[in-house]
Amino acid sequence: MKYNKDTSEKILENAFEEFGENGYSGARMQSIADRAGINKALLHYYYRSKDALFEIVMKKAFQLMVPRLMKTFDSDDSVCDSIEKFVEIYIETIMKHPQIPGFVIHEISTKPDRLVRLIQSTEINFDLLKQKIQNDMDEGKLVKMAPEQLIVNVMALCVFPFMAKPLVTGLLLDGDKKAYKQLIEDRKTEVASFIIRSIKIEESKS
Amino acid sequence: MKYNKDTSEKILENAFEEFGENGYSGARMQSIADRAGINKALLHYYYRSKDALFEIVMKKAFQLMVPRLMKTFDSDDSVCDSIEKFVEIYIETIMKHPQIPGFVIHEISTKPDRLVRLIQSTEINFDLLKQKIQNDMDEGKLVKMAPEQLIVNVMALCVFPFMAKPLVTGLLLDGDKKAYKQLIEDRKTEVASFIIRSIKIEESKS
DNA sequence: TTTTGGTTTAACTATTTGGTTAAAATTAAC
DNA sequence: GTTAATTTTAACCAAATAGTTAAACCAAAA
Repeated sequence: MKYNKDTSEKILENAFEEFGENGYSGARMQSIADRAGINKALLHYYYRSKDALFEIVMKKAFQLMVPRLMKTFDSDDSVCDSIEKFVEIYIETIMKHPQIPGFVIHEISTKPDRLVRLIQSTEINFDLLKQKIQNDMDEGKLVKMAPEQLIVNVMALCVFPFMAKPLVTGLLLDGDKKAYKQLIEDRKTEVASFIIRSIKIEESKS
Repeated sequence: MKYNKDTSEKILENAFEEFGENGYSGARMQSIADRAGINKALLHYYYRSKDALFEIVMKKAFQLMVPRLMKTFDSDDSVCDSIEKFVEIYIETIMKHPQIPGFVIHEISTKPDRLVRLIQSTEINFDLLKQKIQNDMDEGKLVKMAPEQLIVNVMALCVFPFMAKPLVTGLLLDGDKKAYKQLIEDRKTEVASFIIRSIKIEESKS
């Protein structure tokens, strides 16, 4: 079997777009082929089936994100410092690859178990993360709350505005795409500020 | 044309489930018919087409939510008080109808314009909402931030955990569904607390 | 029992979809 | 120009899908 690397990549990129926009069942192999400027037969030559292509695309999407994100919690930084870095990197990454949330959401609906397994196969260790948060709380640096709640809140604040892009743009910003872009750009710092204002216990005066 | 109200409702409920779980393109008319315990021909007799059924179901989903939610911002309450009520009612409503977020997300992907128009046709007035937030900020009750950012944050914190249910359950709670239910139940108060801690400026000592 | 209201059946349709195949065509490398 | 590598074509397939139709059936009401 002979393959061309450029063609292979081009298919993946366009599948990424199609699957991210339409989900697995809504995506069309013909559409992916059209986007990539190839014919459908070549698609099957390279990736065998819709499902196989989807799996590879999903894995690649996560490879874009996880290593950089893990770095932000691997250090001895405080939780607040880690959140600042995490939020900035997360939002930046999704700005570059806005299909990722769509991907995740569609996969949540259709094959949640597969998605959970995929995430678990990455370097993310949620137990360590929870422990780190609990430590900072035990040291009186953070407001007491279930670590899970904090993790959910961070993810919610990072992800949702991307998924809700048309709503945010159409309902809050009069359809102004530049304003949306600015709102997201601002969130790189504003989300972390919002969270830290809520959870950080300032050192008491002694 | 003769219709039975019970049959009509039964179809809607089951369509709600099917569309909420699988999105428009993933949902199957035969599957909806199976769920409702009828045959597919009756489905078309009652609702003509997949698209027509979907529209009616979408509208009904919003009718479940919007009036109660609007009430929380229609009063002279402070923004913080309103957020408390909003979050509680929002989370309660989605706990009763967990398909709604799935619905919204799928519609965002496929027909965002339609969704924006649908929301705009409801009683929600985002300009008034933004104004109310701005007023509380101008009066020094709230931390300065773009009202849009606050609205996005509130929605994110309310909606995301429902959409991410399998991930939250599988990654943070060891697959424990009871723990997930508890986490959501707690959020009725915790989300508002989290937000208010972040935005509320306490009255200074005089 | 008859009539009316509502539902099902069974067979069908046109279209779309993911996938296949071998030969022909095109491009790239030498 | 020749050979190898890659892609396209064109035709096809089976299955699935939303939707259709008229007659038959069943249940409820009179």
